[in-house]
Amino acid sequence: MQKISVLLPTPFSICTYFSQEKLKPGTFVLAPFGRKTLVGVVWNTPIDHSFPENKIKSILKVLDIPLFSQVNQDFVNWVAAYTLSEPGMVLKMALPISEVEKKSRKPVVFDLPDLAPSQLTFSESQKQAISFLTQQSGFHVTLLDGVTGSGKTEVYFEAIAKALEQNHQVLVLLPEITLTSAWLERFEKRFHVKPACWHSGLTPKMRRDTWNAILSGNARVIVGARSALFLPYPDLGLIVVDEEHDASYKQEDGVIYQARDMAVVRAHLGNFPIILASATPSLETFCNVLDKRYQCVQLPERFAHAALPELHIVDMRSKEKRKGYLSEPLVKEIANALSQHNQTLLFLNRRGYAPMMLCKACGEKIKCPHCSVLLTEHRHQKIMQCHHCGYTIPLPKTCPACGEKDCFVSCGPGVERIEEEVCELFPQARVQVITSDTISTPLQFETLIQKLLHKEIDILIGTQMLAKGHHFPDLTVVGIIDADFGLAGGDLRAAERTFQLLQQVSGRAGRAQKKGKTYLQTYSPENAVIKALISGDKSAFMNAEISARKLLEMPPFGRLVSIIISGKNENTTRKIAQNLIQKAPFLSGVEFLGPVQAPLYQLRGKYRYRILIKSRKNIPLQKIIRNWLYPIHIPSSINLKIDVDPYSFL
DNA sequence: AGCACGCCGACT
DNA sequence: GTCGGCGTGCTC
Repeated sequence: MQKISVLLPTPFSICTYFSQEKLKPGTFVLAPFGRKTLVGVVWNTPIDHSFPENKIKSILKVLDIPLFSQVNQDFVNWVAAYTLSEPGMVLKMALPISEVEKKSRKPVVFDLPDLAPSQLTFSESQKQAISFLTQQSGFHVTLLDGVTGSGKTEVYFEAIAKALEQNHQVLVLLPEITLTSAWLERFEKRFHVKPACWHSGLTPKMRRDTWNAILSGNARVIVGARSALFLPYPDLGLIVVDEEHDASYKQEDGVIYQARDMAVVRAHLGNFPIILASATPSLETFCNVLDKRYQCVQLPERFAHAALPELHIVDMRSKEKRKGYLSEPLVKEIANALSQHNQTLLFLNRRGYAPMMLCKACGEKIKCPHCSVLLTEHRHQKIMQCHHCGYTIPLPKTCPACGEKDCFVSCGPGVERIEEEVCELFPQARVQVITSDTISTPLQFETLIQKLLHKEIDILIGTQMLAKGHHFPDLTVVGIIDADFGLAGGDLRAAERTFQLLQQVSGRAGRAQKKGKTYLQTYSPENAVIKALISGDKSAFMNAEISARKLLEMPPFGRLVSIIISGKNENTTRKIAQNLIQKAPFLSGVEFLGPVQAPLYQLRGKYRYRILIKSRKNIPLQKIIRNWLYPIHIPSSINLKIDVDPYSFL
């Protein structure tokens, strides 16, 4: 009998167990924990001899599966230290199954990819990119910069083929929604097999089989959303992060991490190359290229003569141009497109009918009782709903504040309202709305894409979901209903995201044969982002954004950590937050700001305060924060959410 | 994070 | 008199 340290998928530090035999770090074991049995991993940590022996239990079983490799162990430790979360919670992401044991009677088999040379003919620049990417060995980060249609997928497929030839596994990360059959078809066309897929929609059996196939090395190529990064690859040799700028790589709850950045770390620990692909690289990646930390390969557009869409700015302050929420020039252009059997895409990042209902008698607005936001009117469903906590009430008939009847007016546009306006203007058009309310599964999304390609839809109205991945040859008009929306809210990356979104959306509009037009409706045409868009100068925008962030020492030129302190009791929460800041150390180059009420002061019935820690670049912030917080007792009724490198400031 | 224990309001 | 709300505490 001897003591061993075991890491369990719980928010606790490493636990001590008894074991019959000495076990290597990385061994998967079954251990009793509370009244449950958990899968854990023997961890290379000194035994905690202070833990009372009478409480130590024995492990139940040593699992007869390959070890959780040293690199994977290092990765768990690294991510936990960086994100200031418990190693157990990081491990949990590597074991997304509770029953590793259960053996499938007929396990799913992942066939070996066909590594015969590609049948495709590559352009000269593609050939150069391929030779650059396939000559690398060891840790290298390369930005593969190329628009949709430049053939960048086929280029990184060749890098994948090379890693596979060397008997390594390959991981491809895609933004959540992009894992569509279009990508899979291209993959099959090149490799003549299906890759192993990892996403939230897998059945338990499929999950277990895929996990086992990854651990045993039987799955060679794994494609998935950000969570696939933590799976127990025994011999990963290449990672591709497609659409690296995509905001969905940032995990916002549980262990908060940026999958693109953690993928770079994983490649570094495993000493292999990583490819970041994008047509609109993030500012962070762009800076890393400028600083020569990352290399860059550019793919020019294949159709050099392709006309870029014309960009028209519509100043919505001018009354003549405004008719409802669609401006007159945009309406004209939609009519024009309809008459020529072309398609239109209208963008608005607001679900529902109207974001506000206002009592015209007393000015009362309908608020969520649990969150610091207004309820959104959903006219189709005849409800008012909170988009943060889901709180729902029927449409109000009388004003709760002044008692007036039928006094509410809907203010501002949502996609439903745009739909209504479009249907009134063009009753003959086939209109489709796409939001998370109407599309929830990849299959529905796929069906919609097919309908668009087969021209069964004339006008598509929707949110972000539409921005990426596809090219529609008959799409000639893109309307951005409210280009200012993304610019408000004090979000550090708002300008950048709006710029990327607009660039990508504009890129949807027809190329080569049909010239596209983009209409951008704005109330602030003098805004720097809008101006940069008009000029169409990507590098001018990036440079302006870089100097703005440099000046303020904001990321990537400085570091940020956001801490949200939340609790049901307003007073206690505030006092804990104040107490934390009082105990903050005084260090040069580090500022502890706050506490302030978070922009979303109330969320799901909890009060929220925020402390923001801002530091110069080369300061070990995690260590400072650990030393600061570790000795402070936080009552269990108060929750701390630590976000290293925050994207959202709500 | 779960999950059970434990102490105070609206129901058959 | 119970059912059940969620506040508090424990897990090697």
